[in-house]
Amino acid sequence: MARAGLNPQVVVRAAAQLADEVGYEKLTLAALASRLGVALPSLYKHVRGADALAQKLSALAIAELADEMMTAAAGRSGGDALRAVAVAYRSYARRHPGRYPASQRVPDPADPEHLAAGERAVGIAYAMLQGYGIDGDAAVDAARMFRAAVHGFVALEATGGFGLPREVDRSFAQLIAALDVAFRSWPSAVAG
Amino acid sequence: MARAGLNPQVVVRAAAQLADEVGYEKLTLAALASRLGVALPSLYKHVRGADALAQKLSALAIAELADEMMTAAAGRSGGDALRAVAVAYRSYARRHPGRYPASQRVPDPADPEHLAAGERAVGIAYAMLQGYGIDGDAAVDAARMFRAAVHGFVALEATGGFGLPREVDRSFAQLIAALDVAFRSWPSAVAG
DNA sequence: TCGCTTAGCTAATGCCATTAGCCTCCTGGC
DNA sequence: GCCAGGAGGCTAATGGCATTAGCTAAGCGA
Repeated sequence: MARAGLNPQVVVRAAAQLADEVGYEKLTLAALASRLGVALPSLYKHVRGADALAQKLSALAIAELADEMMTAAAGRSGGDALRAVAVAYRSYARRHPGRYPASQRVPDPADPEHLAAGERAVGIAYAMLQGYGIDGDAAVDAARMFRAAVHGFVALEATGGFGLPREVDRSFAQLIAALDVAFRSWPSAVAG
Repeated sequence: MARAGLNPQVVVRAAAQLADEVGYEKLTLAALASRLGVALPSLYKHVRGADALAQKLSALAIAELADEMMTAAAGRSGGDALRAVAVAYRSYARRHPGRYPASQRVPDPADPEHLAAGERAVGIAYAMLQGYGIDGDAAVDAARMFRAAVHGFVALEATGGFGLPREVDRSFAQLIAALDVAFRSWPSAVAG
């Protein structure tokens, strides 16, 4: 009965890796325990249960995603920043097909780090929009547009909602270009 | 042991209603059987299993959604059509919080009606874009942009990813306006 | 060194999906 | 009008997963 040396962090990281391998919906405590070489109930010494694990995984993923978005945005503004952040977002979703869906879970209000990571991601969008001269209420709308378009795209791509893979890159580039057009004329769009 | 009078259509319709009530992820054969007043295994006389039920539910939902989009688009073009179709799409997703996620499942290639319904929905988008003078490869990209933005928005809205409900209507109107701007200048966006 | 906390374990429970096999109702052909 | 068979119910059994309870041993600290 040698100790396996687990702790909450190790468990969550293993869950993230396993989710990326088998898919978020197939991430199961049983599979995770098997991967870690322990019996299933042993996991309860480190996480409260399946739901709590999903919550912690969400916090991990959104923090990673925010970090990569921030790195992409660094030193860029306007259309450059838009493109870099959007590409980084999609790249994360593609490299981490299990973590990404996890990140979309609504943050646990009782987890300050989770909330902070979420706000960090939103903050990057606001900063990016600032470069287009968009702020205040308009920035709320524009940030939601950005999130919706990019999340929608990667979600549809992940579920195979699109056709040939080759063309998807071009479509994403067009989406970025279209967002750029929309953001550059955002104030006039308000009148529409 | 009076016959319950079930058939595949009745079962799928009941599943749709139940999904809207309890949520797609909580739609379970056990709950459905209970709702229909039969024992769980009895459902297997009408559907092959949980996965097949999800598939049939997806076909039902995408057909309904396509119908509502088509009705909204009828007699409209350009920005009017865009707005009407987008509003109809979101309206369907909000009125049918269980059916809508089901509709996002990738169609069963062996189900011609399912495929047809999916293509009908995409066709509406193409027709709408025709009103902007967008066709060919550009229409593929623009249709994906439309789908991504609208799906992303309603998905984030459904999971509570946004803040106060009041402001969400305004954000959606802005999203439609932004799409209108993007589509009106789509050819120039290609260069970007 | 001794004791206590803690990280493992096994056992038991309950829910769900699925399959097998039975029984009865209804219908259709004679 | 009957009876044969298909179809639509059922119960029972199996297996996977999550969760809880309670036991045991490892390792740390006094």
